[in-house]
Amino acid sequence: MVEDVTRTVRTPCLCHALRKASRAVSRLYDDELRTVGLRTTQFSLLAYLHRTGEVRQGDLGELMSLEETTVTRNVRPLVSGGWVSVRVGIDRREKWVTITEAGIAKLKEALPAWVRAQRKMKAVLPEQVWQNLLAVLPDVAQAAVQG
Amino acid sequence: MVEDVTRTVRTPCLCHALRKASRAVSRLYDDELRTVGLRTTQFSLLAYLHRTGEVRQGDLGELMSLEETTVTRNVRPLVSGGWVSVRVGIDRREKWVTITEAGIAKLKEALPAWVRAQRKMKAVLPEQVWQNLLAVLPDVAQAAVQG
DNA sequence: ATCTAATCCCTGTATATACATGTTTCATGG
DNA sequence: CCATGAAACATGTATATACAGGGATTAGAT
Repeated sequence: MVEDVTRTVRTPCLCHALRKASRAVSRLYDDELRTVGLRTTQFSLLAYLHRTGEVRQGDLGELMSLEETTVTRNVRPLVSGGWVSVRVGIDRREKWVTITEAGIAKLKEALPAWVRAQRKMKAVLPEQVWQNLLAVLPDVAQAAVQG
Repeated sequence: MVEDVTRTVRTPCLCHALRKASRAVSRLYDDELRTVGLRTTQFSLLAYLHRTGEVRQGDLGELMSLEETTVTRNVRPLVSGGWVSVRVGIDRREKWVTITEAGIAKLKEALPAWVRAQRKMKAVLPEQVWQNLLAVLPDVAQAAVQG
């Protein structure tokens, strides 16, 4: 019976593999970003908002595979920092999110830290693996949403 | 200046890619595991403890790329559920963690849910991608810890 | 114009995660 | 044997994440 469980579970769990790698890599990026007082999630949000311009809060979640309710909360520290501003839409149910000038400055300030982290990871992974991951991971996220 | 930031950030961020995929995949696994009242993290811990037998709490963290302080807290709901027990070591600073009989039963109960999730993901990913991820992700975690 | 259902977001609650710091216990040099 | 530092874990605090359920607003049918 015990052996039964063991045998089945021996197949590696994709979810666990992803989460474990996520934790380890996040710590490395956070180590660098800490020097400018940002976390990787916050950096990603700023970078994303900078690219897209003003976005509806719900769409932000969809595009980052984040629950709406999580977006609400993730945006909060950014608003507190003055890096992001939120306004009510014409449709007053909607919230529209924008990066502020201060946010753009912060993003610029954080860029070298992010580059260092990115370089570190690139340096310790075979080029093939690096390229492959960047190509494949978005599809994995997509597939899981469909799933 | 704005273009400057945009250009640099256009390179995909490995950390963001991993976290995004993690979230999406975790939701899929959690959807299944919810039917038996477990989360993917809890399932992974149980599965791990089942494989290894009694472990020192600190080692558990190391092997799962979890901070010690996070292990302390992740173990809590499992102890509350009666699926895991903790005892003080001969060296009284140490905590030794074991899966209980109830924990093994729970793991067995959860197995079909996990298999469903696993199959779902396998079904929506090319075989090559699936194999490659399972092979590569542990190395990524390892590399990040070294990094 | 009104009623109903859908949309969009928020709050409550719980887990997950990590860092800074604190506490207890052990090991080790003197 | 004692002092000091290291080891192992816990707590305080903050963010990240998600589900269940709730409130406000709008769209659509009648």
